[in-house]
Amino acid sequence: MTATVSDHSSKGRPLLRVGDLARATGKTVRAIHLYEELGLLRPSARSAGGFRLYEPSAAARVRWIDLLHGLGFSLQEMREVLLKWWGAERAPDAMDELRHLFTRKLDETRAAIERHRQLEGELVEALGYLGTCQDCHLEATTAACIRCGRDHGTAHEPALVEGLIQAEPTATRHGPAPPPRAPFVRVEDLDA
Amino acid sequence: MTATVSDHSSKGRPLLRVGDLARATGKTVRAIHLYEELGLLRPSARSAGGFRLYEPSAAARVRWIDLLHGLGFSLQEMREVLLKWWGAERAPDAMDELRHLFTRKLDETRAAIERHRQLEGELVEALGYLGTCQDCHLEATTAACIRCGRDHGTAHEPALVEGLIQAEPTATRHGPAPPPRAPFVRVEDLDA
DNA sequence: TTGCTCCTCACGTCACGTGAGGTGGC
DNA sequence: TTGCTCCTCACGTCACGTGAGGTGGC
Repeated sequence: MTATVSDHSSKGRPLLRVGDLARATGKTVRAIHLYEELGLLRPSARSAGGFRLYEPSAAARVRWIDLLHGLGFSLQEMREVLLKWWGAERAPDAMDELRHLFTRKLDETRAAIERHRQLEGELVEALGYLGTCQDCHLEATTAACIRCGRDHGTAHEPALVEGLIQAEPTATRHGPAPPPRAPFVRVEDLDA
Repeated sequence: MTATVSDHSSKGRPLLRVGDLARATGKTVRAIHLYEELGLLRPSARSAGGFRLYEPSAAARVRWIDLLHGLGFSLQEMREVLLKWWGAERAPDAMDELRHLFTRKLDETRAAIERHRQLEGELVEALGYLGTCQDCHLEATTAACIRCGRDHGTAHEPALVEGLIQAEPTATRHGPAPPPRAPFVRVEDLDA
C-alpha cells in the first residue's frame, strides 16, 4: 500500500497532512509535532514517504489541547488526564480523579476571572488618570500628579501609575549605583 | 561609608535587602535579579560586601511588574513602558503611546474575561456530564456515552470530553503506527 | 565560630519559534 | 522540472527555577 494524499480514513473521509491539521486548528506544524512527542496525539498512518496522515477527528483532539491550555493545564498534565481517562476502564477511581481535577480547574478559572476583573478596574482607573494628566486643569485636593505636578482629584495614584515612580536605571549592568534621582515629588512626602 | 543592614534611606526608613524585598512582594530573589538585569528595577545602593539595598518604595515597583505581568505584558514590554514614561517629559506623544498601549490591554483583558467565562461553561458542562457518567441511569435519546455506552441526555459530548475520544498513543517515539483502536462508538457513527 | 543571607555564574524547564539541509508528491 | 509540503535535527526564546561554589554580617 502506497499512501498518498488521496488516502481515505476508515470512515471514508480523506486523511489530513500536518499542514491541513495545522490550518484547521490554527496551530503550527511544530506545535503538532510537539504534541506527538509528548504522547498527546498520533497520526493514524504514515505515507510511503513518511508524511504524517491524520483522521479528521484529530482536529477535535488538537482543539481539546488548546482548550485545556487555556485552562492552565501544562502538556504534561494533559498527558496525565488522557492516561487517567484511558485507565478509567480498569480503575474506576481514575474517573473520580478526573472530576476532582476539573473541579479544581473550575475554581482556578473563577479566580482568574476575578483577577482579570480587578486588572480591568486598574486599567480603567489608570486611563482615567492619564487622561486628566493630558489636559491638566483640575483643582488641587490631595495628591500632586507625579507627572505634571498638579492634582487630578484622586486620593492616590492608581497602582499602574504608582509603580512608575522611581529613578531611571542606567544601562550599565555592573557599574556603581549612581545616586538616586527624584524628579517628581508627592504631596504626602512634602508634608512629612 | 560602609553600608550595613542598619542603613537608612533618605526618607529615614530602613533599606531592604533582596530577601526582604522578595518576602514583601511574594517574588523570588532570582526574579528580582532578573528585573534588574532587564532594567526594570535597581537597588538604590550596595553594601560594602556587595549586598543589594533597596528603598521601601521598590516594593511598589515589583508589584507594578506583577500587575503588568498579569495583564500579559512581557518584561521587555514593561521596559518599553518605563522608557516611554521617562521620555514623556521631552516627548509629549510618549504619553499618548502609553494611553494607547493601556487601551489595547484593556481590550485584551476584557477578551480574556470573556474567554475564561466560556472555559468556565465548558468545565461546568463537562463536570455535569462526568457526574451523570458516574451513576448512569438515564434514558437514551441521542448520543451514547463514549465512556459507559449509555445516554446522558445531552445532544452531544462537551468539548472537554469529546477531545478525549481517539486511540491511545503508544509510548514508542518513532516506531511504526499500530492500527487505530476504537474502544468506544458514538451513535452518530453507527447510524452512518 | 555558627547559621543565615547574600553574591555570581550557569545550566534546566516549558511550549513552542525558527532556521538548516534534505526529500515527497502532484 | 518546478513549487509546495513535508521530514528530522537542533538551537533560540521567555521568565524564571535550581543548584554550585564562595562570601558577608550579626
